[in-house]
Amino acid sequence: MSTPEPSPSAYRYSSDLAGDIERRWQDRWEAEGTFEAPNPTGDLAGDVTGEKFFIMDMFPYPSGAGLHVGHPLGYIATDVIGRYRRMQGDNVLHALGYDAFGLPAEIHAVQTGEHPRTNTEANMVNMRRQLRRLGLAHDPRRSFATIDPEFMRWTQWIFIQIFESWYDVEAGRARPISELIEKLGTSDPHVIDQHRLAYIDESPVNWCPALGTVLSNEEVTPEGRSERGNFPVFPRNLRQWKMRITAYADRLIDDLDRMDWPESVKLMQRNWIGRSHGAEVSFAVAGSGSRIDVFTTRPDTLFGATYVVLAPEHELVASLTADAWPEGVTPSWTGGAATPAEAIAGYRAAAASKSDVERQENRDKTGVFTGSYAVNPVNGESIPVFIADYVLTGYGTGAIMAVPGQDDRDWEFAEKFDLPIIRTVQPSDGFDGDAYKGEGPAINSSHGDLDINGLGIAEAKAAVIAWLEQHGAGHGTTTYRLRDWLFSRQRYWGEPFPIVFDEDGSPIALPDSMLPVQLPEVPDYLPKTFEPDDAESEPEPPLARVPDWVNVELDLGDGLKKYRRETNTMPNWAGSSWYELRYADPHNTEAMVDPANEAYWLGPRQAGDTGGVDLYIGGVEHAVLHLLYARFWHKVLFDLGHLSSEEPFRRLFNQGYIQAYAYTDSRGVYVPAEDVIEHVDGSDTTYTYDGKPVSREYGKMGKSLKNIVTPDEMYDAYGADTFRVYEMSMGPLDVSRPWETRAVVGAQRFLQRVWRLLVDEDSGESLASDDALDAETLHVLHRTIEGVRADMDEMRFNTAIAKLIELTNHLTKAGVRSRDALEPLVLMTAPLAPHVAEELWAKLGHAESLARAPYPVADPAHLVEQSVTCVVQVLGKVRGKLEVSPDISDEELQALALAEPNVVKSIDGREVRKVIVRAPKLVSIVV
RNA sequence: GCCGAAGUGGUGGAACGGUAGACACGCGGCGCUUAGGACGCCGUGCCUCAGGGUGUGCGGGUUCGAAUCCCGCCUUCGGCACCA
Repeated sequence: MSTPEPSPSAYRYSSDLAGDIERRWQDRWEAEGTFEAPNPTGDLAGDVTGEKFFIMDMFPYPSGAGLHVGHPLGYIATDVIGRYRRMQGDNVLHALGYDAFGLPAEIHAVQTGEHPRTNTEANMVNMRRQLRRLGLAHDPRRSFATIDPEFMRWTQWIFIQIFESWYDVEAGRARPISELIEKLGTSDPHVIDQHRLAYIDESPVNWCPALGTVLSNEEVTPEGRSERGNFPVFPRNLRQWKMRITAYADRLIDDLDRMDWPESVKLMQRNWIGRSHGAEVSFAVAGSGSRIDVFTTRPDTLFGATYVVLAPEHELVASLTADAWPEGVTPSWTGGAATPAEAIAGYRAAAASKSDVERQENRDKTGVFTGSYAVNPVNGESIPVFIADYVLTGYGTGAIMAVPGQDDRDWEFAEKFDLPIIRTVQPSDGFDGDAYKGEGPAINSSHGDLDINGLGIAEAKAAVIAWLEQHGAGHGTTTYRLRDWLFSRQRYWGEPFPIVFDEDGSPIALPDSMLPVQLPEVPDYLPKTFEPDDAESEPEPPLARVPDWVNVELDLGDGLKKYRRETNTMPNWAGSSWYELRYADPHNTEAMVDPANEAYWLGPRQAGDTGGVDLYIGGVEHAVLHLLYARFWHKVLFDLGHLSSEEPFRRLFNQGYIQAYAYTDSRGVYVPAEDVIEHVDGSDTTYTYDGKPVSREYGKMGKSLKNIVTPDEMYDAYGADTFRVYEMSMGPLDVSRPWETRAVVGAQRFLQRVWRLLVDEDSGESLASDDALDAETLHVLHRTIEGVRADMDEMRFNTAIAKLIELTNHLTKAGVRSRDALEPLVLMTAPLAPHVAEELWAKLGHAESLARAPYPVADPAHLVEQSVTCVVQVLGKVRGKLEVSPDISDEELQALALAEPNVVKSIDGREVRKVIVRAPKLVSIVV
């Protein structure tokens, strides 16, 4: 089809030559251990000079689909930063491991019968190959996978640390459970187990029958479906492992202020934890001794509480259900039932059968009256008690005081059920037909010894809380949206729990000597799944089907006894909740990390510093899942004295995504994006595939969208260096951008120009000269060095590349081949395009790798401008330009500006009213 | 609905409150070539023959001067969503 290439120059920087150079340098780096970082102690101990710099990427999952060009974006960025820091003398720790437990491998195993480990390891081999070809400067000795027995051992060890500890609220930190046993004077598991940070609890959890497992709140979408697979999720009461992350809610929120993280991520975590300050108020139930505790953020509106609502599942509902409807009950309150018991039973049954999805979709207010009344503590009013599903069981106390005057939901309910509405806050511009949630003085809020009328919201809240506390009717409190972390899964492909149960069913941690607990072989990997809408069935873990493994006889210090193993496995978040620690000391067999290595790589730099990884780059999709879990584990380990750092990630940066166009034909079927032809006609652009029009959409890259571009294609067509430069030049790192293969050539042209400056394309010989640089080139060079350094420091790789291109274009145009210019150019290019830079560095006569060659520093003497262009504005419009000396005086510049012919013409004889002079760059004249 | 981020040429994107559009893709022209490619040089926001006018989502404002700061809209994307 194509004519043969007419013998290109032998040393032209083609994709083939780039490939040769890249492979050669990758082999040499590996052979020489160029990027190995020494530790202070242990098997990787070495000379730890220079400042330490620990940079990390988010753990990849070794997917069978392989990589597309979007995946390496963050890896390239961290590599560029790591290389840049290394050239400044830092001891850089950069490595990459694999988060290898996960559902896709399990699904693959179910479909093929192949062990998930086999498939996962094959995927890791392929991914390592694809990433090695990028030339990432990782310390290969520090790579690991979460499925490695030696890694899993420490994951299980950490679980035991969490299991064997409790949260001391007074001390504000976790402590070993032994200290609680001592404090309480009992080791009774029924007492102690309730305090553990990892505990078994029967409570409503997210049950996903289609996946056959329960899920954490974080793994359920706002639509009430599973994040993986989009299946319906039901609330079920089940006995499951949980982690007491709620104990850390305050610290998880407060310590965000001490970290250099994107504000958006901090906000998402704050919202997820959802701290609200308010009060618990106790309502006596009329004619009975019991009380209903409600949580409210607006105790100032207590005088406007006109009814009370309990969640349908609330434990007091049964005792509050009256024997008969009171005389003259409002008909709409009864749900048409003859007795309260019948109404309540009917309502609860209907609520229980609703999935979260249905609850989301139907927001009409529903509810029934219990037949009981509660007494408002501030004014003694009797108000009816309802149950309604708009009150959620897991938040606050599962009961509310309804204040329709100041709450939309209560307003809606009150309208529907003809309940009274009392306004207790006065808006400045009058009431409309709605609840008023704004600021204003309290009204209608006085009774007996409590009068808050006229107070603003904050003062009124304080006054009511004080009154409640004084009268034993409530107290100020704080609640959280965050729930404890559901930690068990009914899956095969995860870490087994290092837990056995004794004959009484109490959980017991296995001793360190029995770790790791390995996964047994199983006849098949199939989790027991159910119809997606089967809310009734019980989950059944695959490990429960291996009785030989489950039932064991062990000596745990008091002789051989029979035990039963825990058959759930950990969620796939476990490994990634602590992996940053293992990079610091990957082979340690005595500890998860040696304290000296942890202190060196993660420890605080000064008082008040949280410590942690110096820079963590990854996608924003983990804003609340992984990043919250990892912070929680890290804090527990800190509390227990295993770590010097309080947080895992001192600085976080979210890179954007590489997106792509996809095309669909008239039937809506995706067509291969690479075969779509673009037609530009004036301002109209249309697209065709196979001669027929197709429509374009913008979004992710995906196999099913037929728009995947792989790194391998880029390596073949351009080489890894070009691919790296292109990805870094596309735009700011934190912004998503569309992939455009045809634009990649620009990066290649840049590298070719650098290459041609230095290498004869026919002989391969160096063309570098020892000529001195002319004044202009010196100036351009040093301005570039200064600008590129500033850009690199701020991770603005796109503008750094633009400046390098400008320098290269200048040298090309001026015919400058002096090594005084070429050496700094090569060094500045090195972090971005390391292979070609190494090759050119060698051609310049250096035997050593440039990995630790000093990054160029600008000489201030050459930054001084010879002359500056001064802009003269008249009424804000540019009317003239002057070439002036940089140190010109304001007076002289003003005189020159006012004399400039075009400026004189623009002033047109009008009176000059004001002249603003910003020497030497600007003069602004007002007439 | 609430919270947050962002809107700049045909495209990706540059611009301490101070020459809007750096750099790159694409496109056009010239050179070198039998030709194409590659390479080099020049041009390229829009309107206009020119001089000039105009231009950063829309409408106001602050300022000598606004893409940038303030107010109000519109659009897109992301998070949360019956959380009391």
